[in-house]
Amino acid sequence: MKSTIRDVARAASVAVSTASMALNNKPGVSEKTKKKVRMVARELCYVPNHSARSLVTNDSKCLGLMVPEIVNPFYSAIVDKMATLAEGMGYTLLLGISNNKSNQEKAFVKTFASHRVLGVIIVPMLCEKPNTEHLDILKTARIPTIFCTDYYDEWTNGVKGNYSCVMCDLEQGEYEMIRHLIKLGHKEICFVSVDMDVHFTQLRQRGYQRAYEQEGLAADENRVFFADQARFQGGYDIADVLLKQNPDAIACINDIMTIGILKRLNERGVRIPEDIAVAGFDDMMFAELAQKPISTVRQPLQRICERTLEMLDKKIKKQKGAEESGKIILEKPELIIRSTT
Amino acid sequence: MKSTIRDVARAASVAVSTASMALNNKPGVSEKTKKKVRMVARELCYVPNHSARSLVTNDSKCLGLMVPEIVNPFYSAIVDKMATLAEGMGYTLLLGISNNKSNQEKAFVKTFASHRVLGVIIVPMLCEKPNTEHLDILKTARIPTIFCTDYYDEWTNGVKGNYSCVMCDLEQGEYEMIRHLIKLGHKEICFVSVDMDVHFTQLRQRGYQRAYEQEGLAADENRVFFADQARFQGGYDIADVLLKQNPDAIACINDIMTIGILKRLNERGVRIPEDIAVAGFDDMMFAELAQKPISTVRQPLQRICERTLEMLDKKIKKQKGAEESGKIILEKPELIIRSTT
DNA sequence: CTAAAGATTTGAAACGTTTCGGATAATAAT
DNA sequence: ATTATTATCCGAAACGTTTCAAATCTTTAG
Repeated sequence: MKSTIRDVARAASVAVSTASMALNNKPGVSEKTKKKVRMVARELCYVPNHSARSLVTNDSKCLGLMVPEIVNPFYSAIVDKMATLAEGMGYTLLLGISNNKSNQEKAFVKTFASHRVLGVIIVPMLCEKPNTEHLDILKTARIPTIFCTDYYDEWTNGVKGNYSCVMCDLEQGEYEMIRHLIKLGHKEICFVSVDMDVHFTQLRQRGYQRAYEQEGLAADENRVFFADQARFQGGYDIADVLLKQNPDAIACINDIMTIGILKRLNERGVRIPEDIAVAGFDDMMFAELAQKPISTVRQPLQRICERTLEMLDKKIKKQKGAEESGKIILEKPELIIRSTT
Repeated sequence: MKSTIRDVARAASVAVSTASMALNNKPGVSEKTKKKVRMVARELCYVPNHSARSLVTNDSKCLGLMVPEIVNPFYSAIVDKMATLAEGMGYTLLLGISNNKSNQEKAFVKTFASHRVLGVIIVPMLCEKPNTEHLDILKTARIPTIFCTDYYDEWTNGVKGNYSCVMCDLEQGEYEMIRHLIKLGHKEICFVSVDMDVHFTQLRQRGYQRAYEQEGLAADENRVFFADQARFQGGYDIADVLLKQNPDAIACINDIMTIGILKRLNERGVRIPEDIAVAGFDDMMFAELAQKPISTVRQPLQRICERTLEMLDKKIKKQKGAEESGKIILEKPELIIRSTT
């Protein structure tokens, strides 16, 4: 049914090996036969069988990309960039969407391994006690792995292995945003986070604290709040609590909660930013399109993705024992000032 | 380095074929050896090589999913649902993101073919003159293919082949929305589309017209408008033009443009829905989260994805010549009435 | 205790490629 | 014309599985 290289060879009256070399444009075969083989191949609609090739060359040309979700625009942006970058580098991406489930993550990693991906990129999910079985699989299979966007804290201690990570300097980002608010004259800045002991959350909070400390004043613990969920509703729900503190500014951990907060603030008739300035984080698409475009800090996703792939590629290429141990690369965030501050 | 089934067999002092049957839980091998082989396999961290298996069984267990974009929440929702459904059916998804480029689409289809995917799902891109080379590839490779969400008009005529499609009844959706507006007492309903001769756009417009015709009054051609782009800015820009027509309602072709329109209307001080009612289409996540939650029509994506996979699976399973010719399955849309109408 | 039947295991072929040492043909040097 | 050199081409092995007919071992029946 589907034509093989054998069919092509026969039709071009040439040996299988010659056909192979011709199609792969290897030296050692005359231009004339190359042309002929290629023509025949096109006529027969020959499509090389990736499995067969991968089997013999031991080169799948595939990368695994593991993300926690895909509907979330933050992650879909990453997938988008990774896909185009990987394609440009000649890799085919295998996508795993774990839906924040550890067992799914594990299942996908197994699929990756079985497809003999050359490397995998993990965009870790938000989770208090991350299950790391999938990492063990990757480790024993010796598959080069890089974290992107965040890592699990315990791993830095080398407990679980020495993985590298490329991510935004979240602490610095929040720090700069708070500095910006302070410079604008705000004193009573509330920080709203989420009620989960997650790594990337802690980093932002540290930035908040550092900004205050630099002013010589300790960050008031009473001014940090924890929403139930890092979603629209979480922001909406906590807005009333925030108002009781009479803040003159609110810095929120992400844009989507910020939208929730703004909605409630608007309902309560508070003017933004005259009464209260509000800042988000991440610079999601809707941050710009919101009723009142929100000030936020942008993670340089393009650069993060580029460097992630670059590092992974290097690891794959040399594969020498010299595994760079747990290097963490921080990319500069960018302050985006719009209308809410 | 990586252990093969040969290693497992040796370590379990058993033939390769026995090991294979044991690991695949085939009948004809004793429980005792099965247990032993499995244990050894776990110890050696054996992961079956998908390429080798795929090669001999001629069953890649892979499906190709082709989407035009991924950052667009409409498409990422589809990818999300497809991924989980496919996984449940034992398929691995290969994702192709064409970024609305025909040549990319073609390249991905080639990759699909080379991976010997069992079937492919195409979510077509919005394009006036769709290039269909990738379809030819699929056709000659005899790869079962289904369109999802939309199809290109010319294909229904059987010009290019007989592909099936599962999609929302867009005409009916727009029809119902306009009926709803009419029932609310609106007479001067503007329809805003985009300046592109795209199939799914036409369907909605037909729904608009049909609703008017049912009232005995012809749809006023002066009341349909074409924005430059089907994006936020397109909506924003055309809002001023709309206002000149003094409409009492606006029905827009999608939610994101609707957000743009609302933003401009808000700036111009028109009250929604008292002065003008506004309706969107698609029910994107942000439709609900908008400053004023917008009324819209929801495409039943879950069902659409389910049926798409179901049909594809059937095609794959029987593969008999009885290829159902160009069947188009329309799923019922759902009217979501919120605060803008 | 032996033959038949059934259960279990084995060996080899096959899948579609690439690779590589060797064979052949073409060209150059003598 | 003969040999040396080079440019092409070929055949066979290998990659890691599954499958299936044949071989071996166990059990049952006689």
